[in-house]
Amino acid sequence: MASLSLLELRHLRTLAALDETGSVSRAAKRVHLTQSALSHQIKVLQNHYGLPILRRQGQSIELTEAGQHLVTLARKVLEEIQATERNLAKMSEHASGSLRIVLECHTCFDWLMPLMDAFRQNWPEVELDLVSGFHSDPVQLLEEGSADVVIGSEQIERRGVVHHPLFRFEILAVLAPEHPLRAKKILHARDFAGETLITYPVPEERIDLIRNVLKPAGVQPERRTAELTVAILQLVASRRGIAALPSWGLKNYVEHDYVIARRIGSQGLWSDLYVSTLAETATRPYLRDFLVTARNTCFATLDGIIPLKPADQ
Amino acid sequence: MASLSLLELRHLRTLAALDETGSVSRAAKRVHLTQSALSHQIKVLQNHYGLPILRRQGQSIELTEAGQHLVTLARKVLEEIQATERNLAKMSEHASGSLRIVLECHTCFDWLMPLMDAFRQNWPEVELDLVSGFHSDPVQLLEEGSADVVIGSEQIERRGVVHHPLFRFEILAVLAPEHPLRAKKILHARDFAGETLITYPVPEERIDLIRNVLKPAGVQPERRTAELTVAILQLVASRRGIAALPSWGLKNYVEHDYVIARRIGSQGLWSDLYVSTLAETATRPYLRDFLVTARNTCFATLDGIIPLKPADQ
DNA sequence: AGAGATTTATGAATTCTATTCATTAATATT
DNA sequence: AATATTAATGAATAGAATTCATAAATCTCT
Repeated sequence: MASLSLLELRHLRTLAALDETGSVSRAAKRVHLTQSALSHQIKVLQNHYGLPILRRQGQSIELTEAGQHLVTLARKVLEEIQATERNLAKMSEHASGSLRIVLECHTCFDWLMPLMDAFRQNWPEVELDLVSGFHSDPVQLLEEGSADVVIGSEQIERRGVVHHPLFRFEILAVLAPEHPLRAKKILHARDFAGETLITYPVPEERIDLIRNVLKPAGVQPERRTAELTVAILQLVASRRGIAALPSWGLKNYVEHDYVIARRIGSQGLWSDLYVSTLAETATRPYLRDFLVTARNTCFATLDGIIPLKPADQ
Repeated sequence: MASLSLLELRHLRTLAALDETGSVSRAAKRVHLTQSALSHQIKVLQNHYGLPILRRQGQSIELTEAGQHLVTLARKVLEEIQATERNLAKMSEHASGSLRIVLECHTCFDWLMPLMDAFRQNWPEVELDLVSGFHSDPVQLLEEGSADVVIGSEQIERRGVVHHPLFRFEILAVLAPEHPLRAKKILHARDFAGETLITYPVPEERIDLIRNVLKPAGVQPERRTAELTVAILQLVASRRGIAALPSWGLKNYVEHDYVIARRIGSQGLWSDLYVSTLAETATRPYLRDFLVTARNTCFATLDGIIPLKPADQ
């Protein structure tokens, strides 16, 4: 198979990202390159094929017919590659074992469930489990050997433990549509004074809003807890209080005017999500595959999240 | 589609070449890189997947199971890419026109026929033809506009005309199995003295053996001509004389002991094959596709040929 | 309207990495 | 045994992809 083709997988990866994000700069974040790099890549391809691949449509972009062709190719090819890489992974050592997940982030259930289903299909020989209950020191579970991965927002520095960044997300304040604060575009610490805060049943220091915003400002609202995201939203909608939740989980409820969402602070309140494992576990092929598919499904499903660069890249 | 995969198409192209040639150095020639470059590529892949991709088997190599997986992937992916690149090519301008081929090299019929069939399938809108008859100045046909492509062994420097190297091949002397010269491993100019040389019906200066070997040595054997390769071989087998033909066309006949083949001169007599077109024609997408598939099929079908680096690479 | 924020495009500089070069060890050929 | 091939490897190089700096265009919000 002679070349005379300068096409590389890197191009296909950007094409796919371009299609998924609909913008050069968002696509750039997705593939962990600069917007400029992608712009150059596109230019090279367009020159090579003598055809425009994307058209600038006002602020954003639109793929041309040629671009669509390439995206279709990209999808097919990248999927085939992932499939054979999985096969290769299964041929290597440590191809089986257990993946017992501790979920620190309650809202993550939303995307974790379908992910686990997909993973179970691809790795039937791996023992997949969800470790339930609250744990004051989840990383310790790794060290004890009673769990394999922790999904959470903290990078607890402990030797022998590795943190794999997943994405950055925004935490929004959630109010009933009729709430007096609805007039404000942005909520600040003092706005929470006198309100009831509805949270998951976890200690204060695990709640970003309290730890990073309210506590420093000396604001201490009442608290009320609920186990499930829907329960929290129900309480908010029935005007029992305010909640603070990741933006992605709110989309549907906001669109149906069940609740309204507001930014917290002028820059917004952001948090990073990590997958933490023992260094040893990190080398396991099925763990690497889990990470890849986790990123893929999250970027595909969740709106408004920002890719974080994997440590090993 | 996140990365975490360092695999690139370049690797897949190498893998395919490795499988087809069964040796690192031959594969390197095929993809126009050094043996060292491929060795490094392989090393990187092996480290990345933690699996051996090929095993050194004495002098040559053998693909491992992992290697086979990757080769299968490579085949599929590279084919899909070529398909969509063809689609893109058809969307560009100049996607149709004519491809009238002048064949200077008679033996090339062998591989040109199946190639033309394949091409006709892929480019039904291109008028494909074979320009028959002998032409003293084939390149002139290009300039006159009565042909589009010349397949031959000479790089005639003429402005506006481009030569696309295909491959280098060896010309072997062909003898009847009982011929007295059979004892010699290598034939030299003087060995041809007193023999009858059986050739295609073309002028002396078009016959490499005469021009490059016999004439310089002052040897002038008798000549007898035949139109078809089989006819020439038939004459040789029935001891009417000696012929000089490209090695690839001889394989079957030699294996069945119909004739025997001998190297000419200690280094062998080699010739390069070019596809010549007008510079303008060279940019046509269907011409580029023709070149790519020509190289592919030749390398896949013909034994003992050496890849030549395309001018535009 | 105008200021500010965000988007893509582009040329130049830089960094990175794939390839070549030079060499060795191993295997095959004569 | 001598010679020619083949693959592997570390260091040097060349080349190309990416970043940086910037401009032009578009959108948003007072």
